[in-house]
Amino acid sequence: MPELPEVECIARKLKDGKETPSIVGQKIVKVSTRWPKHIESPSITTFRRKIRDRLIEDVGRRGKYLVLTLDEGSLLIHLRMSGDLRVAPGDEIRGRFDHSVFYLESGWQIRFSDARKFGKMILVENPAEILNKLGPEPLDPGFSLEIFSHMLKNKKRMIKPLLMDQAFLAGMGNIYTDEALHIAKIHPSRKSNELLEIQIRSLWSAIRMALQAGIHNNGASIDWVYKGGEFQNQFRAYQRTGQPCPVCETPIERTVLGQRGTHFCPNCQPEK
DNA sequence: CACGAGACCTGTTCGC
DNA sequence: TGCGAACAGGTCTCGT
Repeated sequence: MPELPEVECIARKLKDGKETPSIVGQKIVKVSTRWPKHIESPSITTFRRKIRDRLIEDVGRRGKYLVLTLDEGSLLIHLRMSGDLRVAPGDEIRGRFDHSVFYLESGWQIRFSDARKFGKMILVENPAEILNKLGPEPLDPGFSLEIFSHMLKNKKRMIKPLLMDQAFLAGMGNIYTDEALHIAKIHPSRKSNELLEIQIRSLWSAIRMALQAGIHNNGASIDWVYKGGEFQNQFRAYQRTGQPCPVCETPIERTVLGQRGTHFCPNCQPEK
């Protein structure tokens, strides 16, 4: 579930206080986990001690990381493939996949649900030491066409795996990459340095278009893990193998690139 | 540097 | 109905 738009929506939900109280301004009294590997660093013991009595001052997102700014340090949470974060009342029955739980002083809890157990949490003094390794934010106003164009020309890689490389560009995952390439009419295996200027411009705008659409639809829900999002009803290519391309009706094809299922229209997105 | 394979995990869905 | 295979939103590490 979680690529940039989903993580953005989760961050907003944790903060806005509409359905459940905002976690901003709340104090963490304790953390408990059934899956210690959720805690990447520091050690479990140190993590437990340091997280105690921390005040949550803000919630945001950078790339696919949720960033909780605390009164001392920051908590970075990466949801990976199947993670979700939500606020629940303390008396709500713990879900099957709620492997880690933060207890808040108010009695509410932050539940980290994670069926595949790939998620990770990091508690750091300075979040920049982790987040600086990420590429630019595609929705940042400073992410200009000129910058993107230079970035692409400096690499000689297949465009899809490149867009998904978090050190190159932050936040793109399998769904939004397939969607953006379809909008831009670019074959996923085209080399980044061989794209025409006009294709670069289309791609630059398509990336933002796809991500914005995702955010406006509360993200994409696909399987049993995530609920709430509606973007899955607007997929143009992703997971639409054999179904007609919304532009030209040619059946969407599936292949594998960078070990990821890849969906494209062979007519709109010619290989050469 | 670019790229593929294997790990890490578990749940659902598909094909026979 | 049962059972193994394929597939799933991500990323890291290693070998070529």
